[in-house]
Amino acid sequence: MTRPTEALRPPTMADVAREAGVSHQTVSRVLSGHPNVRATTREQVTAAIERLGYRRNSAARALVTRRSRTIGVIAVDPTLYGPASTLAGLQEAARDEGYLVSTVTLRSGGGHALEDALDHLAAWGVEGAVAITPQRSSVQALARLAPPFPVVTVEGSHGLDIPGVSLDQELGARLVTEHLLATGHETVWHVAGPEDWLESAARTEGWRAVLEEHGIRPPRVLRGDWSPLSGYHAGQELAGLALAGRGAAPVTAAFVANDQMALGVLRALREAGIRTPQQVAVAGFDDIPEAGFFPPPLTTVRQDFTAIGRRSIQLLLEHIEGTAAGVEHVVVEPQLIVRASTRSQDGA
Amino acid sequence: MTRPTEALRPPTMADVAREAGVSHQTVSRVLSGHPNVRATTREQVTAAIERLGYRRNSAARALVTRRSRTIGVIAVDPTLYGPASTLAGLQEAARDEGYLVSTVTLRSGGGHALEDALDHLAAWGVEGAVAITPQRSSVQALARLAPPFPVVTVEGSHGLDIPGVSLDQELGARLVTEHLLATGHETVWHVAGPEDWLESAARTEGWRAVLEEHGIRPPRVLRGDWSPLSGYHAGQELAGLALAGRGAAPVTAAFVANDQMALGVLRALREAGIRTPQQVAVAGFDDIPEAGFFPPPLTTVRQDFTAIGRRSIQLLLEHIEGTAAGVEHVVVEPQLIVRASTRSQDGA
DNA sequence: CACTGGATTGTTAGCGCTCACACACGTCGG
DNA sequence: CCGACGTGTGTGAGCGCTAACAATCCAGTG
Repeated sequence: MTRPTEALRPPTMADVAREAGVSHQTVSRVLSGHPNVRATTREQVTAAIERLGYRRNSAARALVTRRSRTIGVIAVDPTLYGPASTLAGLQEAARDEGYLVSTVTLRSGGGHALEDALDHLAAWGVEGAVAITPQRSSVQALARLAPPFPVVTVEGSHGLDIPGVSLDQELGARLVTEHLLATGHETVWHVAGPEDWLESAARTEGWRAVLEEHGIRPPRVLRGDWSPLSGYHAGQELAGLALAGRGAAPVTAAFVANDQMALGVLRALREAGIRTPQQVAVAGFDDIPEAGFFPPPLTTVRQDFTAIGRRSIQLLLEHIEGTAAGVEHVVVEPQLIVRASTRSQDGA
Repeated sequence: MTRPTEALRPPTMADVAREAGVSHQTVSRVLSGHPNVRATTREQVTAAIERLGYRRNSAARALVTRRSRTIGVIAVDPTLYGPASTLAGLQEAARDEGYLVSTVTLRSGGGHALEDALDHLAAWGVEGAVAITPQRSSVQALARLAPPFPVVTVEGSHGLDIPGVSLDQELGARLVTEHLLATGHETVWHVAGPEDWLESAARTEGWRAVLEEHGIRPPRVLRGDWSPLSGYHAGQELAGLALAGRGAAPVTAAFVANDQMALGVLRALREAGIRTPQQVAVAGFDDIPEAGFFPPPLTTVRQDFTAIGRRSIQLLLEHIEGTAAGVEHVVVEPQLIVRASTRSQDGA
């Protein structure tokens, strides 16, 4: 009684054509907004589409146009606030441009991790990819692998032959360091991120440059792995140095390479009985949502992750469309956010 | 001199067939691991594939098999630690099963946001989707819309006719509340999350149930929006109540519905000169990476987000493959993490 | 030595769509 | 009144693949 295959197969363009009394090609024209279709015909087709609940089959479309309208994203740790926010901005932008975003997380570092990720994306025919892989090794691998589609990096390709978007990390570090010096500190200590991370290197570089410009010999760099725990350890070391009081550089200010580690540093200092900012001022980097509620609220550098995501999509699309003018590096400006952790308060 | 179109078109199955001296069907058989292919033939084909750098065209494959091997994810705010972690676990699991994961973020709440997101995914022919949309309204919309592919919720479909995976939020809240009562507190105050969130409601429910089981009349519920700032405001209110000292319920313990808000509460208490945990004990929920470094380290409930992601993919695949046994609700157990914020310390 | 049956391989027909082209109409200028 | 043109529409081919079927080969069997 009921039509046999109706529920099984979604309606096709031919079905719509039959329903509207036109050819499938006319349906296609209506769907792709071709101008040369009579208004009445267009309406009939639209009505038929509506009636049948028709959707264009993206696989068939991709097959013939050779365009999947899909963009891949490779992210190292999408659990971190930065990558997660970038991802969100990127996804929004891509969607506005009519692209779907497929994400692949990089299984922790292993040698072939990046290659596998690219393979996975390639197997699904993405038209391009954004790599949020801010480690030196990853970017080098990327340059070596030469994937079959354009790739844009986020915080990656400084100086390499790959287009990318990045925050001016060095400027951010400079702003913080200048700020701390301007507050009256003799020198500024630094807790860096992992050596392999480009962001980490750039932040250290900015810090070092400012000190040297002021004729200050940079103290030894402490190093963490972005985690609060590693910051805690670094903080313990700083506390020890601060209390010892001797040695070349007095510990009265520290620029920590990200907010999470700064949280750990703050904790270690507090445990050692050192007050922030009165005895040791602390600044971070990222401006995670929690930063304003740290004890004390943290001076930090705000990154506009959403803008970074948006710009990277923009850049990638230029490369996909072929309108890109060479290998461009977009740089986004950071913003210094001054809070209590570096402000000598009146009270207490 | 060079072959004309070589660089333009990636090699096709026919190219491989020619190169290997077999039919394209044999190539297809090799690729899909069909058993009835002679070993020597298989090797020739494999070699030809290697030589040409051939990859199967996923669009053509999807067209004929009617399977896109793509799964969609709808996430409300992938910037939050929970959703981000779930997403990561989910993505890993899906990849292991040979699926690509495409993400769509829900533009903040708007009426048609969910519908648009589903549309977007449907347009790309996903085989199923996971919805990380823990708001009551979203889940109701989901139930109403009946998308053309199976959908599994994360923290969503309690009691609804949609399969889903969720943490036993109520149990988590119970664990915390019991713990606080066991520590000797007369009652436990509660800072809840947004009313529209199911997780929020479940946590409040668990808290209320335990108090009532102990014959304690639950104090008025304070409410935030998950953000540290909202926690800060709630904390100010709590501090006021604590210092006022009068009123029915003494403020000596608070269960805050997530760690971020707990950070704000801690800050507000500290500013009011109230010590944690000595005067007011505070517990959170989620166990974000920072929680162990809060001032003081925060007692909280750990969620295994990775497991949740994995289980949701598993569940979704069952529905895609059609092997699902009805509308299942998978529940993951939470774990209480006791830290200093609820422990009466000896010193100070 | 013809005959059966499994293993191996080839042939054919689409999947649903877009592209290139062909065709039917006008309308207009010469 | 005829050809050139522009508008709207239909026709045919084919994107690269898999599924169904057909064909072939080579034992082993009676």
